[in-house]
Amino acid sequence: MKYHKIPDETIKRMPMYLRAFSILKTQNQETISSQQLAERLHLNPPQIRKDLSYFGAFGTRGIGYPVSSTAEQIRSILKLDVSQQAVLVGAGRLGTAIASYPGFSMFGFDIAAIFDNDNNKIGKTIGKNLVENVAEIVTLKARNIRLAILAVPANAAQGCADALIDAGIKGILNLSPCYLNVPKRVKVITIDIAMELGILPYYI
Amino acid sequence: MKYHKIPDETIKRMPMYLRAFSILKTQNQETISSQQLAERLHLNPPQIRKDLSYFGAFGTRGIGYPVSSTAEQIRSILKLDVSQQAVLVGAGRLGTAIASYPGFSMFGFDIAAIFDNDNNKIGKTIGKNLVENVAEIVTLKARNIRLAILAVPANAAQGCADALIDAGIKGILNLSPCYLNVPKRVKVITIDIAMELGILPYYI
DNA sequence: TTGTGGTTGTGCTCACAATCACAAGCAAAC
DNA sequence: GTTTGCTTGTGATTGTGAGCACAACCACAA
Repeated sequence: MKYHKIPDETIKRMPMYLRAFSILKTQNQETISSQQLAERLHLNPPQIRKDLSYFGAFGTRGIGYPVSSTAEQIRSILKLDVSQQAVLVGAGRLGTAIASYPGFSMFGFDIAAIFDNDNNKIGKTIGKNLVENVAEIVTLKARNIRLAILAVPANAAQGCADALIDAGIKGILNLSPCYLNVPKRVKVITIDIAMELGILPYYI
Repeated sequence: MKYHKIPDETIKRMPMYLRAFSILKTQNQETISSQQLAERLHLNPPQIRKDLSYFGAFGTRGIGYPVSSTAEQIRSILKLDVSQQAVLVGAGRLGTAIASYPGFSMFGFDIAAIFDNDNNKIGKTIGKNLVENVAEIVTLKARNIRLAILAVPANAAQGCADALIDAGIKGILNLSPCYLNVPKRVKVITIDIAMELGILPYYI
């Protein structure tokens, strides 16, 4: 399995595996077979084995995968072994909901700063962060933060993205319903809730 | 192109086309070529043509696609030509953010009811809806609502899903980080924000 | 030391989606 | 009426990922 390009679809499944292994660890289970794991995640056992084997041989034949060390391996592959700092732009309802989302901590994410353009919000505290003026985004350069979560209206998204990229941001989770024009080196993932909901009626 | 199964990936792109055509309509543009549309959406022209042609011939050779009527066609394909009523379960921060999300109206969605299990929230008003007790989900049967948005903690998600399905819900947009066990006839779409964010560090 | 049950790792095959290339066809100009 | 330019619709090709079957292998027991 050496010298193989790793499929994007495999990468997409890795956080799912990480979460499963993390939960198993808290339950003090020491090993798990691809069969058992597949039942939990509703996948096929060979797919799980193939996914994991792209990164090397983690398991033991006849036994399964060691929970604790495999979790650490995946964490390291996804670069989640060090705490990842992220900034949030947009302190509206969606932004504040995101900021207080408990699920991030499992992956080691930490909201390190929050920005907004509304004077009524600037200066207020959300969680442990003070809401700063979007004009201050430029100060991120010095702080070496590489991830941003964008929760602003669609018409403001591109402008914020430009400022973030200029300030050294390398990855953006975009929650606005729009395409962001960014340089190739910047990775954008867009989640468009309305669009996802839009396909449901077709299937029912 | 008759008698072809329509790819899931095509369906996923249809709401994107619908939004684009809707915006073009407000800008009073009468026709658009696959080339122009591809530039807007950052897709390839042949892909757009093939996607649309699965549902019949909408365009005019030499001219392009008529904005207004194509929008209506797509709306009808996705069953968004009639207002789709949906219920929201979970009136926490994420739930309230979703309830007031402006993007739903473009697709004709309407939040028709909101449920929560927290006595502090039950009875309060969010937007035009009164927050009801989750125990009342059973009353949905009489209201003929088929869509639900699930914004509750992971450990409560399966229980709520069971109640919703029992009350006649056919499609669920699940925002909890967990797999939902549902009958085959029910369509579930899960959005896991933390998991999406989890793949970003790998790419940067 | 050898045998056995069980599980991983992976080459191969199949299915599906993206892309290409071109024929078909419409509109407008002359 | 005919020609020209442009754009669609689609069969054929290529690329990518999922699934399967089996060889390789480990741990443990006898």
